[in-house]
Amino acid sequence: MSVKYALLALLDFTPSYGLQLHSLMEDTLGDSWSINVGQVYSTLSRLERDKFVKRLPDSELSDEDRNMYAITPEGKKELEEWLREPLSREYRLRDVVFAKLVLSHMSGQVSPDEVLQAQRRQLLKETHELTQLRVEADSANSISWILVLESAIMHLEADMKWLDLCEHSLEKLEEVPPPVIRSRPRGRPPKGEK
Amino acid sequence: MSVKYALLALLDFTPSYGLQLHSLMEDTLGDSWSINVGQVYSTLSRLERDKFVKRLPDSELSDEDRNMYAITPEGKKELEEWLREPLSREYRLRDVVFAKLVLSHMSGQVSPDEVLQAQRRQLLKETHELTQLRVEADSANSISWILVLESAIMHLEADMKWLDLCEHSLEKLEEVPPPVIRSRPRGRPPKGEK
DNA sequence: ACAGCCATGTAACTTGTTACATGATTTT
DNA sequence: AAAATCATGTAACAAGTTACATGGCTGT
Repeated sequence: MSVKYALLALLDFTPSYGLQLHSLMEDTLGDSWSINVGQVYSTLSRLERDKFVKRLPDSELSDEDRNMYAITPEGKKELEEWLREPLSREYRLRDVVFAKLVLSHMSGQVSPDEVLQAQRRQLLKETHELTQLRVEADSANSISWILVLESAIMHLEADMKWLDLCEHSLEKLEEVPPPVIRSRPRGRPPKGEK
Repeated sequence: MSVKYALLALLDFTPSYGLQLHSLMEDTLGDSWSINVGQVYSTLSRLERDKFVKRLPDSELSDEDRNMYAITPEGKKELEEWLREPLSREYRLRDVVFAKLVLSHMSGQVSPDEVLQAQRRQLLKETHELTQLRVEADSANSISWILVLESAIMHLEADMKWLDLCEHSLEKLEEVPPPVIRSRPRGRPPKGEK
């Protein structure tokens, strides 16, 4: 979903061709957003289909035989809307680690405690790695990279605190009664029921 | 990716049929993980294709004409691996809000400051909503729901702190020189270059 | 009969992702 | 000629998502 808008923004900065967009993306968004080159082309073709970008005619091509693309007014509008619309963080409610804790309890193969400890080890490892990178970014004075790393580190800290909270609640979590299997009768429910 | 494992875990708890898995999923993982019913069936058919679940023969069906599924040993193995493998939080490096900040600067349509303020308003709103829900969950004594909400709230707080950090760096961010457009020559690069 | 839910499925679409094929160009 | 890189593209697949079609069953 974001690749589409990255390409639009870059084309709004300057018309380009496929490979150039690919390297521009790495230059501006950094390694973490790097994608497969092929995806640039498939995304471009979708954007062209939707009239958000247009292929420059050969007559305007000073640049040999590369396929130059430019953003259209419709594309600008689409981009602007995306930029103005704040991102909903609701998806955080769909936390995979939470799902693992619950599902491990359901299956019984692995105890929630094991899941929790494994995740904690992982977090420690990642925090350590990112802190290292953070130091390097500081010396390199790379402001974007610093911000990306800070964000990630802050979220890792939040994760860690949350795991502590989970650990305290583990007994309670395991006491949660298993869901009732209610094989509902078919057909229209009786009047009183909802 | 997680729906697959949710179904496996539920089938490891007890053999079920499609619709039952759907309601079991809501009962155990909550509304935030609720999915379209159709997805249960399409995921089940992939799981069957991969031999992770099997359809019980009619002879074993006490339950009329429903298609009962059960997990296979291969499925158990697949599930166990997923549960044991800690989740990498690396994807946090791919932060969409960060991308918006940078891309708004690139396109020039919307200022990074506007993006930032819009996001801050959104965060305040969501924090408020979740805090409300958190109070309700507390009275309902719903331990799972409490944990989900706590996690989300903690991450929202991290987001907020990060936005403050970004605001302080906005001038620096906007000073970042635009990327150089280097139209590289084709062909094999000269010996000295990499 | 029919309303309304149970139950299963499929078709269409989106985004992401990788692997591979194909030329063109230029240095070795 | 061979190697290496630029440049464009396609095929295939995974996973998510919605909309819709189709029966079956049972209160009203």
